[in-house]
Amino acid sequence: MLSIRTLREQTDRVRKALADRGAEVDLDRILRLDERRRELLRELEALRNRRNEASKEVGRIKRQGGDASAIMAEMREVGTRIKALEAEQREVEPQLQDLLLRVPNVPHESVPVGQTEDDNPVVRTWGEPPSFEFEPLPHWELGERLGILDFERAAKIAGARFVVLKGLGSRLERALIQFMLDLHTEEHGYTEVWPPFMVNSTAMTGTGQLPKFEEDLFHLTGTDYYLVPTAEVPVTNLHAGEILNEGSLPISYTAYTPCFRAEAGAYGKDTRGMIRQHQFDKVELVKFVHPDRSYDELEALTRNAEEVLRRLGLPYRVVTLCTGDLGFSAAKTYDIEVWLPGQGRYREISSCSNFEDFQARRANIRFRSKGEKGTRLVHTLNGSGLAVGRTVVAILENCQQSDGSVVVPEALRPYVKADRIEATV
RNA sequence: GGAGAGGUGGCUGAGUGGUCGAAAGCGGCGGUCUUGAAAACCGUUGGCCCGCGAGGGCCCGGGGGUUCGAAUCCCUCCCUCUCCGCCA
Repeated sequence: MLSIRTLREQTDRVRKALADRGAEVDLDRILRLDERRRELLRELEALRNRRNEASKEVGRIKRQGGDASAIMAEMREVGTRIKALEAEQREVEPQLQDLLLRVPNVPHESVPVGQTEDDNPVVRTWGEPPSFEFEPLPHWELGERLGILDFERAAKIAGARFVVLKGLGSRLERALIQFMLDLHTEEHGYTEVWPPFMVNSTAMTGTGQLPKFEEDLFHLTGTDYYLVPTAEVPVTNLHAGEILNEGSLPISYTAYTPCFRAEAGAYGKDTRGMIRQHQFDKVELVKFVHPDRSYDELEALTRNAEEVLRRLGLPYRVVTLCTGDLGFSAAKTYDIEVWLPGQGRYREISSCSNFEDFQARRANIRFRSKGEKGTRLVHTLNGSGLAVGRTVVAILENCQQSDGSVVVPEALRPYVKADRIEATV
């Protein structure tokens, strides 16, 4: 959420940001509501001030055994007026709040203006796409032939956009989770967290999934629980409502969770294979940082995510999301895209974002500096480190051999306890 | 699911209709003393909103109500703890 002050005082800047994003927001309605809200507040506070003074007077008179009925009668009227104003306030404030919660973040000045993913500039490329002396297979064919991926049975028990992993496929998934968590905790300084996989609507609002993107979530009927679409939600909200010590920053967490996404509006996209599933595993990186440091931290966090691909020897590139492709809450995002031979192109495997104070304002996450009065909002960041299912896809497709087997990347062998995945039939 | 107890500042905890944004202790910060530290002593120490400012308002789990006036009374929701039941 942007502060109403920013909307009020930097209206043109916000208007441009919204236009660059291609976002539809009725800024003028927000500003009118804000104006009304402040009018109400001014009048209310003046009346309350009168009432407070009068109440003190009543107390004084009564203690002296006097008659305060005249003041009390007058205050009865003031009370009625206050109630009427409060009623209007109860009307205006939630409206304003709801509208504010639906305004996207302002992109950082370094974010290129553009409309679609085709406008995302490539920042860097690492590794060489492997050349094959045969036609490389897509992962779903490889996986089914190897007996480690089973889409048909997954459809039987759950439906489309699910997969069953078997044997070394299942172990590969588990090994990757372990490998990623070990790397980030032992070498990158993150603290491991294992959060709930369901959260309430307050948490979903804190990170920006609600109120605007309810249709993307799985909501448990009759409850206020939602399945987490990413560990970003439970982990960022860990410090909701807290005032942190500046000395404790940056706070860096890594968390494994399954992620659940309704994938509404993705009909017909990536229907084959395990690129776009209703349930997938992800290891997430989350940081709470000092505002002056957040862009340095974004670079570091992105490098931490990239390191996973480097260790696995998987070719990738990093792109900067342009304004039109940027997510709702983010001020700046780098996508890490891994090379997929089965598709002959790079596909997103991690998204690393700086939200600046957008989430911190929603979730009320602040810090206090020693010797300074008052509090400031922290900046929050997060990134996938990495999406596990897509990493499995990348390994299968990049490490496939002419005989249909898959060579396990060396760094992963201690975890998989195998050098190679072969058909066992 | 049933019965009970309770939610007050960073923490513990007093406060049952007015002088309470709130005692006291702990913790934090600053100082005196000390080579330094500890102890002792002194001082200080919440957040949010409106306003250029002076200043004003709000916040005692959330929301609503009663009252001239609510941390205190009433309603409602949430959460925590204890016991019982159930359960991996």
